[in-house]
Amino acid sequence: MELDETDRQILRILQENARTTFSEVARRIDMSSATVHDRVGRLEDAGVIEGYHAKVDPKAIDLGISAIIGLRVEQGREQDTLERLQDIAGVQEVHLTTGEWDVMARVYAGDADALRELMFDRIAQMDGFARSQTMVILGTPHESEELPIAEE
Amino acid sequence: MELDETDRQILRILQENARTTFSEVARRIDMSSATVHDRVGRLEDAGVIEGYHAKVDPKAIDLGISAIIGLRVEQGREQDTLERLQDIAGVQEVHLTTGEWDVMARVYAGDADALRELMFDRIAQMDGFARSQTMVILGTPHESEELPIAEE
DNA sequence: TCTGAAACCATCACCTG
DNA sequence: CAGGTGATGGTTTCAGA
Repeated sequence: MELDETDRQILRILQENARTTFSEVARRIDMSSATVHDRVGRLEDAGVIEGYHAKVDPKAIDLGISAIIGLRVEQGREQDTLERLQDIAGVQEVHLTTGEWDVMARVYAGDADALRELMFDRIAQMDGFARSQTMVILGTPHESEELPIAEE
Repeated sequence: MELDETDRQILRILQENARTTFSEVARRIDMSSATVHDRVGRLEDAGVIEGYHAKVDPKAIDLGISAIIGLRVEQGREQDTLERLQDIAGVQEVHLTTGEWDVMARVYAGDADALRELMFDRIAQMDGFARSQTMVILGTPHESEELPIAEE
């Protein structure tokens, strides 16, 4: 789908605040809310907008620790292993990567104990698991939910 | 802030779809929309809800490549280096980590050329930069925007 | 936490250039 | 065919209980 500058403006606004009303968006980009409604519908249907999500502070819901895990899996078992991995609660992201690790995963857990359990009792026990390295996140100085949207 | 089960239900709904109307939330949790309005306001004020963001498909906005970068920085220069790093366009997340790397960053770029430029001309040129390893993301079989919210 | 009411918004059928 | 108008029914928001 080809995005014009109007679509991009709409995306920038909704990336920044997904609850902005269509009529507010319309005001800002100087169009009618019917047009905004149309365009947003098309952006959703085309898969350009994949969803709208409230960002919740992990600490507030008792997720006190997070880590990035590099994983090596046995050759030929990738598919299998991945499916198991992404079904484990707390596994938030699973990426296939070049370099030292086959898979990089981002996980959340309640505390160090829960993280150890997640690692040793669940991830390390998966069929196809070869080895891993856990990088505990000590802090996140920067985390943006907004991608840079270039002008047309 | 202490969250009761009602707060948690509201958070689950808004994590899944941030544009759910308060009256729809109210229907689902069997309360009035005024109450939902009140509670969401309190959750926002307390910082439990940090924002609402449309998730945009990176490919649709010409961000064709993403990578995870492990970085080592010179001791004593961490603060400085971090500030520079997070101001570079395309740097989406910056985490301080234990283990092999001091910093793990998630970056987006238009294509391999742009990623190389980002790495060599911007990141590797930062004061305090020591060394890095780039793990190009070949695919993301799983990426959730929703944290698991345990029952009270 | 709710009720009620005014202002506001989403949505849609139907125009307009 | 993208964009606008106008009607209507739903939603937000706030005061007051």
